Amino acid sequence: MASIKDVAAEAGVSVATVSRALNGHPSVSPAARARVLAAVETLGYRPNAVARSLRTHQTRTLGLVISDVLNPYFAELARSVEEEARALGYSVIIGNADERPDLQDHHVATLLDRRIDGLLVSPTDGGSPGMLDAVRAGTPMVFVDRWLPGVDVPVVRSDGRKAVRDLVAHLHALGHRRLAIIAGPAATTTGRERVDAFREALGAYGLPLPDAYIGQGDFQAGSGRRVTEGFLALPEPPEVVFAADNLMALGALDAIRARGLRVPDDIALAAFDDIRWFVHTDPPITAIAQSTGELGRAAVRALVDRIGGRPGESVTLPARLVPRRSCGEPDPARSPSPVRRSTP
Amino acid sequence: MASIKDVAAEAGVSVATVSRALNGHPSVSPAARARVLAAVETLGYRPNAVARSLRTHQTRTLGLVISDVLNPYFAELARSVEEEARALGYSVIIGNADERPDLQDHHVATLLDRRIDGLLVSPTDGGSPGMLDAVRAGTPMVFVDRWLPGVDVPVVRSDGRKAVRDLVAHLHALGHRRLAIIAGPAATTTGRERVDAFREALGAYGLPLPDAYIGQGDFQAGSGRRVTEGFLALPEPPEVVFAADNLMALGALDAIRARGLRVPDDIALAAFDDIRWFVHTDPPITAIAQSTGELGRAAVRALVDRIGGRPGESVTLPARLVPRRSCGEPDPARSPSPVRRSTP
DNA sequence: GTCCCTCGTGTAATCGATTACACAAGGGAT
DNA sequence: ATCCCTTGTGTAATCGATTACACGAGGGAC
Repeated sequence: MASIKDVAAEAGVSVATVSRALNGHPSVSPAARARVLAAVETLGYRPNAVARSLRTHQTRTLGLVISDVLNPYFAELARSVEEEARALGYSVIIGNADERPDLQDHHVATLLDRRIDGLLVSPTDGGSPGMLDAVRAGTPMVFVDRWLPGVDVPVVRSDGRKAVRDLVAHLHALGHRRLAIIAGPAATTTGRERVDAFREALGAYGLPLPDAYIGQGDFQAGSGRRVTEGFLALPEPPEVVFAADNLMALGALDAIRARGLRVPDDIALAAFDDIRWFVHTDPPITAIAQSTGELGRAAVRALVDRIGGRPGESVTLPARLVPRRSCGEPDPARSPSPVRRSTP
Repeated sequence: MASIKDVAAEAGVSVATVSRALNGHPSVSPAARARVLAAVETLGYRPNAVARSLRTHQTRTLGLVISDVLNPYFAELARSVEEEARALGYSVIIGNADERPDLQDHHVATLLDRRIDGLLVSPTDGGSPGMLDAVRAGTPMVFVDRWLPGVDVPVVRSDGRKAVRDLVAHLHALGHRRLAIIAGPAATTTGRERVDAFREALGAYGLPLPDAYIGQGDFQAGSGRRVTEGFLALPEPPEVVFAADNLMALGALDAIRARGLRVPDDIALAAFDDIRWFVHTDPPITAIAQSTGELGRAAVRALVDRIGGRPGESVTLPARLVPRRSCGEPDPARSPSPVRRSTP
C-alpha cells in the first residue's frame, strides 16, 4: 500500500508538500498541488489513518457502548448515532455489552486503547470500574438513554414520566385496577425510573403497587416470560402487565400465550419503547414511544461539543403514549379509527 | 495519558524492557518484569493501540459492512460476528450501508483507511467500485449472506433452495395456486436467488410465476407495502405473498391491513428470515429460518483464516421452513398443536 | 543596490509503540 | 585462564503521517 513517501517520490516533491497539498494548507503552489494530486491518483494513495492519529492525537472516532444490539430500540439508536457522527466527520465503533458489566468494561477499555475521541454510553449497571476510570481520566463522554447519578457527564435521554401518567390514565379509564410492572434491572436508571413513574402515576389514582406486582426483569425476553409466569400464578393475578422494554413484552406475550390466555380479554399488556412490529402483533400493543433518532443525534452533538472543549448540554426529550388494542378497546368516540391512530 | 516512556522511567528500565515484559517476551528477568508491572499499575498505563498498529501493521480489527442494522437479521449477524471475533482477539467495526452503494463505498474506504485486518461484507449491490478495489488490493475479505459472482472471495451463506421447495410444497398442500413474490434488489444475490428458487419450486408443481406476480422490492418495509398494494390491485390478485425478507413482510402486512383484508383467509403471507416477533404477529407468520448465528461465526473463522494466510473456506448452511398460521391452518393430523410447533 | 517580507519548499523532530542489533555479565567447558 | 554461549538489557531504527523551523528566491520600498 502506497505511503506518503511514494507519493512524494512520484510527484517529485517532499513529503511535507504532499501532506500540505492534501490537507489544504494555503502555501502550496498550484503546480505542486497538481502534481501531488496526479501522483495520488496514479498510486491510488489513501492516507494511513493510524499514522495520522498517532501524530495528531485524534482518531475522529466515537465509541458507542450499548447494552443490546438485538433490541430494536438500541439498533435504532446506534443507527442514528452513526448517521449524525458521519455527518460531522466521525466514525463510530459500537460495543455491545449484552447487559453485562464485564463486557461493558471490556468494550470501554478496548475503545480507550484505540484512543477514540469520545464515548457515548448507555451504562448497563451502577457503574463498572472501567467506566468510572474513563470519566476520571477526562475522556469526553456523554450518557445516552441511561445514566449514572452523581457522575458529572451530560445526559441525553427521554423522560417517560408524562407518558407513563397518560398510560395509567388510559388503563384506569378502561377499568383496570390491578396493574403490574416488569421492571428493568434496579442498577439502571431506566430500570428504576420507569417503576417510580408507574408507582407515582398509580398513586394519583389511589391505586397501590404491591411488591408482588413488581417483577424483576433484565430487559431480555426470557425475564419477561418468567416474571409474567409468576404474575399469572398469583392467587390474584394482575389485570395489566406493563413491560419496561419491548423485549420483556415479547417474553410476556410468550408466557401469556403458553397459558392459553388472551390479550386483552384475560390480561392487558403495554410496553415501554415502541417498535414497528407492535402494530401487527396479536393484538397490537399499546406502547410508550421515544424519539430514538433525535436522542441519538442530540447525544452525538453533545459529545462532539465536549470533544471540542465546549460544555455539551444535557437533553431530555418527551416520550408519548401510543394506545393500541392490547389494553382493551379504546374509546371509539375519541379514536374512530384505531388502525389509523396506531400507525406512526 | 501515560506512555511506555513513563512506565520505563517509573520502573527504572528502558522502553524495550517494558515492551518485552508486557508482551511476554522470554528474556526478561523476573525482577525487571515485576517492576514494570508495578509501574504499569501505579500509572494506570494502557498501551496505545494506535502506535502499536502503526508499528506492527496489524490492528486486530475486522470490518463488517452490512446493508441495514435495523433489519433484525443483520443485527443478529452483527452480534454473532462480534462475539466470535472477540473470542479470537479481534474487535469489529460495523458499517451500515443502508442498501446504498455510495454508503457502502464510504464505509469500505473508511475501514481500509483504518487499516483493518480483514473485511466481512454483505454486498449491497452488483459491486461498488471501492469494494472491487479492495478485493484487487488483496485485502483479506469474506462475503457473508450475499456475494458477488465471479469475485474470488470465500462466501459464507445460507442456501434457501430446499426450504423454499418445502414452503411451496406446504402452500400447494394448502390449496394455494396463485403465488406471488416480493423480490429483493436484482443486484443482490439473495434478491435473485430467492426468486429463482421460488420459480423453480413452483415449476415442480406446474405452477407459473407470471411477471405480474414478481414485485420488485429493496428489502425495506416501504417497498413491501408498495408491491403488495400493487398485487392487491391486480384483476386477479395472488392467493399468497412471499416476501424475500422480514421487513418487506412487515410492509406487506401493513398494506394488507390497510385494505381491510385478513391473513390467511383473504391472502396468505410467508417470509424469508425468521424473527421472534413472527410468533406473535396476527397471525403468526410462516417463515424460512437461517442459522444466523452460525453464519456469522463461520464467516469470522473464514476471515481470520484468510488473514493468517490460510485459504478460508466457503460455507453454505441450510435454511429451514417454520410453518405457522399465515398461510392457512396446517394439517391438524401432522401438527396437533400449532402453538408448540411454531415456537423455536 | 540594499533591506525586508512573503511565499513555497525541504529537513527533521515527533507521536508511542516494536524489535534488530550491540553489548555486558556470568557460567560452563576445556 | 580462556573462550564461548546464554541471558538480560539498552540504543536506535522504524512504521506513516504532521508540522516547527530554516532557507532560498523573488518582489517592493527606499
